Amino acid sequence: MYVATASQPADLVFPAMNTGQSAALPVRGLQPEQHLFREGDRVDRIYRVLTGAVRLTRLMEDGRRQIIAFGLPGDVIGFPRDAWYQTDCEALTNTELQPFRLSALENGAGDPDLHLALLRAALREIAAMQDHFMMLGRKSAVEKVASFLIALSDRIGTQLGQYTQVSLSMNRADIADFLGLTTETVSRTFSQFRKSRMIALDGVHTVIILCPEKLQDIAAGNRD
Amino acid sequence: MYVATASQPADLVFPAMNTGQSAALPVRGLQPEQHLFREGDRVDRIYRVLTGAVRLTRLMEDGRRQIIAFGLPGDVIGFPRDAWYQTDCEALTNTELQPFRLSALENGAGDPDLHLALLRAALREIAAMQDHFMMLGRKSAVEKVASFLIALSDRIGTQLGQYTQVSLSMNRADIADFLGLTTETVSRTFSQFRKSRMIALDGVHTVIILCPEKLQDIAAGNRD
DNA sequence: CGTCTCGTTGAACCCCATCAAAGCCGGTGG
DNA sequence: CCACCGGCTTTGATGGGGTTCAACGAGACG
Repeated sequence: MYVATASQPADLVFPAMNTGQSAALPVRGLQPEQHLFREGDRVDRIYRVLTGAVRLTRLMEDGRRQIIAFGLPGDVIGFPRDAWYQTDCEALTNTELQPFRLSALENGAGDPDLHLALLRAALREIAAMQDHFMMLGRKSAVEKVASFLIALSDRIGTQLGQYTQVSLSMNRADIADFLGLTTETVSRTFSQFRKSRMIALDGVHTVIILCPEKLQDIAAGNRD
Repeated sequence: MYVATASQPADLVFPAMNTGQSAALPVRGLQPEQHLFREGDRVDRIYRVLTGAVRLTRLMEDGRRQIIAFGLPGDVIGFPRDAWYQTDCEALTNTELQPFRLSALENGAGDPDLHLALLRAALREIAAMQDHFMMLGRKSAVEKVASFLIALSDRIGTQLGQYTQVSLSMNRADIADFLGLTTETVSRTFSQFRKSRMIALDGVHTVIILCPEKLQDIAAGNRD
């Protein structure tokens, strides 16, 4: 999941998935906390998230953690640095993934449609990361959290009456490590948004967006 | 330029450049401050930096700026989001670039070697951005500046007796906007490194790395 | 030599991290 | 069924790293 990147319908992006042109690999399932791969593992597959959510993380020796991305339905994960995975990847919830051979990305493996789809996924990833840069480098805490909620709302929000509801598959620490903040700051910012009636919480993992316009403005830096 | 990503010899990465298999486009030259493209321009070419340096920047409405990357010799720039450039790109110094048709990335355009080289450049870009994330989100100011100097030293450092010399083609504000800091903090950190004899300055744009080990340790967070 | 831009240094402030403690579940076992 | 436990979340108090505002210095260029 990258901020400000709306997903596209999967059947447009992945035509080969539907026509069955390529020898399909069986869908891979993951339990919460289960690793799909770890930093330094040799790459043999890349994956498209079908359902659920994963997190891609990198660690420093002293334990500092940065979440590079959340992999949500439609995202492609596992792009290699040379021949190795460069992040850890673990499931946040029950997750299903469609594996692809690395050769499908590198030379098409006889399926030009799939090849182009994977290439475009890589380009979307580059584009999405660039938005994330601006957020990490130049936005304040409230702007970061507002951006995050808007992006999640666009990706996995569901309509609930006139409002949009977002079910958070990650905890506060994950959000903090994604945004370059601490859990305390994330929590305080949620509380602040709640008190100013921009969001409501239904349990800690469900956010209801009450005023997306205000959140959007804050995310873009147009107000405090 | 991305932190901690060493360039590879250009003739390995771009075999097609040497064999002349593809209909080569003429080299493009840029003066300092001259734009190669702007955010929102339609993509028709992607480019490999041959000499010089460019900066890729994104702006917020209120003027806040984030430098996504410095394009140094060997880097490929201009990867599109759909059909549009997603950053501004302008030259820092006199710069020469090798243009490629977008089709060379998308379908190979009859040159499989070039196709694979551009794809790998895109994957390297993803890998390099992930290092940058850790730096922006989780490193302190001194760690950021140390990381930056080490990365620049690896990419464009020249030997000067027993020391490595780095010629900075960007100014302090560019460095600050790359690292998510202010010019004042960058300047103070340079001074701090100079006082502790880790670097020396020969004019404001030339850094001599006196103690790469210490800098490396600081960059990795192993000391203060 | 004057001017202008960029870089450096200083002082004060503030946002967010840090440290600490209480609250809130969800799960487990008595 | 309920009491207890443990992890996650929230809230509070305090401090510090980096920003902000300001002034000075230093090259570059005419």
